[in-house]
Amino acid sequence: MKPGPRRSVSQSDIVDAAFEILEEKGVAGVSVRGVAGALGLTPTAMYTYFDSKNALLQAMVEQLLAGIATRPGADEDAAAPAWRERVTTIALALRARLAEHAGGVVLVTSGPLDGPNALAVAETIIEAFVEAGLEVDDAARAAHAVRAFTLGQAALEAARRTAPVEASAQQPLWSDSRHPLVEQTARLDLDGEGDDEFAAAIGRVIDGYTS
Amino acid sequence: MKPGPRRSVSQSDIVDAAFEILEEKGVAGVSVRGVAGALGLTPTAMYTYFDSKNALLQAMVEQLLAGIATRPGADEDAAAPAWRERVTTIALALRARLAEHAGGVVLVTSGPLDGPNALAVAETIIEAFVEAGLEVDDAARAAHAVRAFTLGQAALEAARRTAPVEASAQQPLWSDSRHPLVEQTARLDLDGEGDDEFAAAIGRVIDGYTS
DNA sequence: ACCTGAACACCGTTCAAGT
DNA sequence: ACCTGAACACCGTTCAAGT
Repeated sequence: MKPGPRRSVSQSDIVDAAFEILEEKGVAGVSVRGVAGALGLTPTAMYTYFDSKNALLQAMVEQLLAGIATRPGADEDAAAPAWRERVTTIALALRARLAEHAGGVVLVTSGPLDGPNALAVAETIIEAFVEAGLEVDDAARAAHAVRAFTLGQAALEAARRTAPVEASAQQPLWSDSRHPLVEQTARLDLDGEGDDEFAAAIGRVIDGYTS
Repeated sequence: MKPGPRRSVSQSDIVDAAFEILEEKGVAGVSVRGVAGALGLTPTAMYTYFDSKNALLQAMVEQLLAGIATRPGADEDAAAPAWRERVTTIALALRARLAEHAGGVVLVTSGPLDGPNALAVAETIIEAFVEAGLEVDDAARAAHAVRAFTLGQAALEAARRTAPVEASAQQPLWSDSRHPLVEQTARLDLDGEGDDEFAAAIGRVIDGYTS
């Protein structure tokens, strides 16, 4: 492919390549140069497609959030009210997407969540709480809580997954002070990837706003 | 200060200098070279104090979390039960600390939260829920929810505060699709820094676990 | 309009050498 | 033990130039 006035790749191709690198090397490994190289482009050519690295990251966030707000097919067999299942489904999907790629959380945290897919997620959750009978403002508060909780859960998971840092190899700064309750409940693995624990937790949060 | 076998600065000095830079330039601006320069050291000298940049960041997290778990003075005038006020106080303090420095959230998300101060925060919240009458496992779940929600709230705040990216200057990809509920409730500023809204929200989360 | 090549001002980290 | 200086393999971004 020699230089020419025709686009040799699409924005979508670039985002896809960036996600591939994100999966392999984490968020720190995503570089303009690296993505360009993976596509056979010069780093400078990237600036034809995105104004900056940050714009690329924002586009990645949008793709990460794509499809989360779409209502699942009429799956109305459940005993729980439709709105409740819808909120739970979205929260689970959001968490799954964030956990899917290493660094997904940092990505989402790195800029304002005001893309169309981000707004669609917010809108859909508020809608569900309105359907639950909440007044609009309270529905927004509840939806915000669900988003914050889900993001925080994903953040705690991601933080735990990062390199164990060789533990106390470096720091005898903190000695063996006791945290008995933390140790006793470590087996619950609340920072871990249990869907059931998370679904139950979201249920509690919903309860806090609707009962 | 010419070279010599005596330490010219302390680990604490380095962490302090790093926080100063964090405040000025955000998390991306914190570099080994920059911190070294601020202290009049060579970049390589830094590796005498910390094994890697990551070790420095972990030390910063610990300092960020310092003192949050210490019980506030006997402030028992409130109508609310002591445990409830204690949880709320810690959550508010945690959020305030995370919001204090730009990039505090990314910092905390960048590695496992297993330092002594991080564990002390977790332990203290579990303790409070045990005091509330919860069984230990449920107390751990409730404490986890409080931590996740607080972290997520701080993350949403931080995300919103980052450069507005000139809005739609770059992307006509998403046109003016409607998100009426989001727009209608934007004035609530739930991603904003209202202590009252946050305290109320934490109250709802606590309710979800204790009622 | 799309792309290249060279350049600028940065990174984290390692290694040999000095005191 | 603590520190320097040089070096390696990287960054994001800009700018002039080619087709």
